[in-house]
Amino acid sequence: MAAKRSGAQSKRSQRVGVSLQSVQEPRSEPPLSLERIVAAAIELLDAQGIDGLKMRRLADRLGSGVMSLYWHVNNKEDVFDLALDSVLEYRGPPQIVESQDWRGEVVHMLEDWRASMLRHPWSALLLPRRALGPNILSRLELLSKTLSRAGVADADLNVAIWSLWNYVMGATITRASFDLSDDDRAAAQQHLTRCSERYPTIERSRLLLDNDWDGAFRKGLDFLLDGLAPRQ
Amino acid sequence: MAAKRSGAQSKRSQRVGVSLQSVQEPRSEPPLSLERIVAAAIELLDAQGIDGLKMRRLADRLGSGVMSLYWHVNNKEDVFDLALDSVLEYRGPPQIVESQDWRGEVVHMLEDWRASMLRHPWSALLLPRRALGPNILSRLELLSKTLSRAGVADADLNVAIWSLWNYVMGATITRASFDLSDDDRAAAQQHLTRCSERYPTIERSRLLLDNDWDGAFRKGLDFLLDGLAPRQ
DNA sequence: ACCTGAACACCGTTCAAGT
DNA sequence: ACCTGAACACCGTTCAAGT
Repeated sequence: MAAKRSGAQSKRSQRVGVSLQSVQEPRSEPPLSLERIVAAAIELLDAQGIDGLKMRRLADRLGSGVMSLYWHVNNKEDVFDLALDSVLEYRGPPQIVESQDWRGEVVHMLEDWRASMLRHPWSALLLPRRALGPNILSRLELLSKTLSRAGVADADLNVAIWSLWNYVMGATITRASFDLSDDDRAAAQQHLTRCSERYPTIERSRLLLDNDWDGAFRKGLDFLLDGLAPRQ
Repeated sequence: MAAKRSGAQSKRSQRVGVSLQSVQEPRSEPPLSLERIVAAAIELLDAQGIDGLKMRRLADRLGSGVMSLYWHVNNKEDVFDLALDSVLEYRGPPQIVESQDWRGEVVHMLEDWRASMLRHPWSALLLPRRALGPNILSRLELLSKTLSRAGVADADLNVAIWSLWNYVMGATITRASFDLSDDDRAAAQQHLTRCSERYPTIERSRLLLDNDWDGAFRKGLDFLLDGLAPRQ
């Protein structure tokens, strides 16, 4: 993934002598680094979306020439991969208690996963196309371990993981891409009303106006967990 | 969506007189039309993927200049929208019987949905970003109607629809984008094995090698339907 | 009504240098 | 080790015409 960087990231030189000067000229950019690039990429993606990330724009934000980026990164794909995995870091639950409440743990993990992605809506759209970075794998590992400890048989483990993964990804991607403005949503529903002879049922239930996404997510998740729960 | 086409699509002139000649020169392209453009776009997407669809390449395939496309279509987005909805047309179940087996119907509809998308893997990746075309809405309508007739209360209908939608979309998108070659999959699992101290559980369960996608899809779907089924 | 080529603005990346 | 500008290949689309 990351190209030819040496172990230079810990260099972060602390030349305290210039700190007063740098107050005067706060625009003197620190040197380029993978961390700065990834951070700027995330900002840019948050602000402008997937199509808004251009190498030149990224370089502008960092106060460097475009081609400087290419010393730290192989290509644009790299930037996407790094931004995505960076955003999915899991800061586990506060307590490390060996809880008995496996179901609560799983729900917490998956809701956190979804929340992390919704904080950066582009990440949900990006995930399917990208490699599984270390943070994603860690989340999968933790989920597996919890289910396994809860008593899910090894033979059922993969089905459980993939069912939950599919559901969470689907819910998050849908939510992230259907999160229209109120105007857009109203317009869509109105379009539906105009065609109400063709789509009477979804028009009546006002499907496109319903936006209790969190509640719907939680309910479907509960159904899945009911089914996946180990029998005793 | 579609730009300034007149009602010209039914023109399909049958000048039988030239039919013999056209055997001689089978490369004489028929005139451009929305249908031909969409069909060619689907072919191109099937062959080269999302990034492989370029306006110039599309024009080449159709034996026309690039800019000719723009008379039939507003822009590239249009091509995506049309190709996507075209691929999602639902040819319902053969019998129109008012079946009692609502659950079987729902499973059939959703498996067909998934199968249609997997036949054109780019469609799964494309769907989240696009508007809901008529074929997608028809599928949603049919699903709603079936669930409603089965006894799902109006208040629960939207949750049911969105849960199923989320699950199907997640499963399909995941399947479409994780459908690596055997080599790639083995390489990914090997990478996991190298880091097995960090990911012991998913390494042990060989998560990335598991490829009973259809079975896993079906099982998770059953769990959801168990939960969504109307109580009596 | 339908098609076209030239041209523009833009974008990712190669290359050959610079320090 | 790190950064740079010039240049290339490519791509979506505007425009002003053609028939």
